Amino acid sequence: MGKLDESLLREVPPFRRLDRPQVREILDQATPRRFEEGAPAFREGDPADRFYLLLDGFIRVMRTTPGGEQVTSLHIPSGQLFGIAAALGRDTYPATAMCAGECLTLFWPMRLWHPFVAKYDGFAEEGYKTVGTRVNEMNTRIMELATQQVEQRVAGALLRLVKQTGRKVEGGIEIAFPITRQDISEMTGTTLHTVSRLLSKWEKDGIVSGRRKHVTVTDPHRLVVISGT
Amino acid sequence: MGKLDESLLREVPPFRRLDRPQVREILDQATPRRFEEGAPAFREGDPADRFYLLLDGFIRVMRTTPGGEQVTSLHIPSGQLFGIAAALGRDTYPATAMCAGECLTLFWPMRLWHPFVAKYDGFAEEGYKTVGTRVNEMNTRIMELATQQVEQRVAGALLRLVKQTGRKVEGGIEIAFPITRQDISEMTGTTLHTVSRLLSKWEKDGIVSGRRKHVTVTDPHRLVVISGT
DNA sequence: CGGTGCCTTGATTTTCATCAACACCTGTGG
DNA sequence: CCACAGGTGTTGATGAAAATCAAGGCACCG
Repeated sequence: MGKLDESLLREVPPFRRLDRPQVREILDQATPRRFEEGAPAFREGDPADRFYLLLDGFIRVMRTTPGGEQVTSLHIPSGQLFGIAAALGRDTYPATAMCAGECLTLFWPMRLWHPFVAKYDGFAEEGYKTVGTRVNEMNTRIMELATQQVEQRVAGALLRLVKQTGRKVEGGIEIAFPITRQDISEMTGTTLHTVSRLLSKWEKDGIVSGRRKHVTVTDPHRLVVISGT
Repeated sequence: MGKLDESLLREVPPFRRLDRPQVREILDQATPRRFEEGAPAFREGDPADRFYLLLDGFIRVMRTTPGGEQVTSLHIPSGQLFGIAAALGRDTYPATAMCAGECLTLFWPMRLWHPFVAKYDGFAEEGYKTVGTRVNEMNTRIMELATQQVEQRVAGALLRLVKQTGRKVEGGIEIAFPITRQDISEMTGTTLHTVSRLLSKWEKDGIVSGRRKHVTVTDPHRLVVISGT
């Protein structure tokens, strides 16, 4: 396997402040790994012995209830670290990292975390900032689930996905990875039936459009109004 | 004001590994502060310029929706740090820290955080471990809100409170601070009416009992069954 | 070109919020 | 000491939201 190219890491927040030799060092210790759509990078309960950087794709953070239902608590866009639970004193991963679409990652053994924190300027700060952002997102999700109606939550979830991952296509902004009604229902704590009804209605109203496994938002503003934020 | 006693910190996780002179140093930089029941230690959006240690009492972490509804995302028991959001790269507090019952705290200016991390063994580790625990709790709350019925959620919330804060009284375990039906509804994303009905029913069934602002769980096991965990 | 996911839509039922009214406790101030 | 006010708690009646039940259609893959 050839050496990894340094440009991979130069633009990524946790490593942005480093110079070329440092990036080289880090890359030489990394293992690249590719995942298929729907494959888990790791599962809830696995020993947390690695931390990952997502180079491309999207990760869906999921947990399974005792009854077997899936719940998605957030999505991670490329350029971010994930699987860093061990830095927060855990020894197993608290959730499953499912790949929504194809994913390219690098990983390092967890024992390198502390050396990285000590050695590389800005690494700790960016890592913990990532945690801060996620805590905030989770908090927001709790508020939404506790107070909003299903329609508002679904609208909010679509807007969040579009903002985090949207790419312009003709006639709107498309969510950049394959997503089913079931997936959306797992993000919003509802059923695929209800999501389907909502999307059908919104499609009739010209707010969204979609093919199988794909959703395009054509009128984000009206979605904002519905989401009530 | 007299000097604070060192025994205050010797048993508290973030400082447990330190020797007396170190604890002395830390205490000399701390400011003690007492809060009344229902007073906020800080509010959502305030500049995050201090971090706190809760010596006694309970903190309720709350957020307010745009529509003015209150949501409680978790409770913090004594002995833990709180208001440490700035360590995760935030410059304002992401939530309000409301005192459930009387609270005794110490606080330090946030600029001491990094020195503490660098200087005191185990401080960083304990601080981040606390974050890890909270992240996990929040994740669990998301799962519950997304999948469980109101009855299960209320049962689960009572059990959590009892586990975290319960004290034995004759005939059961009482939640250690004043708590209203409204408070419980804000923890579970429901209304005080529904909570009242559930508690009435459970009281008839001999599972809980309660006076005004107080709840005692008399049969935790049946509550576990109801909560479905 | 069959089969397996994915999606849609109607009918029915359940859960829980909402509306409404009132009872009760506790502290306050005349 | 008593009245009363305001926060707290209870309970019934009603209705809306969304889950569940049910059935079938449609797209994409091998």
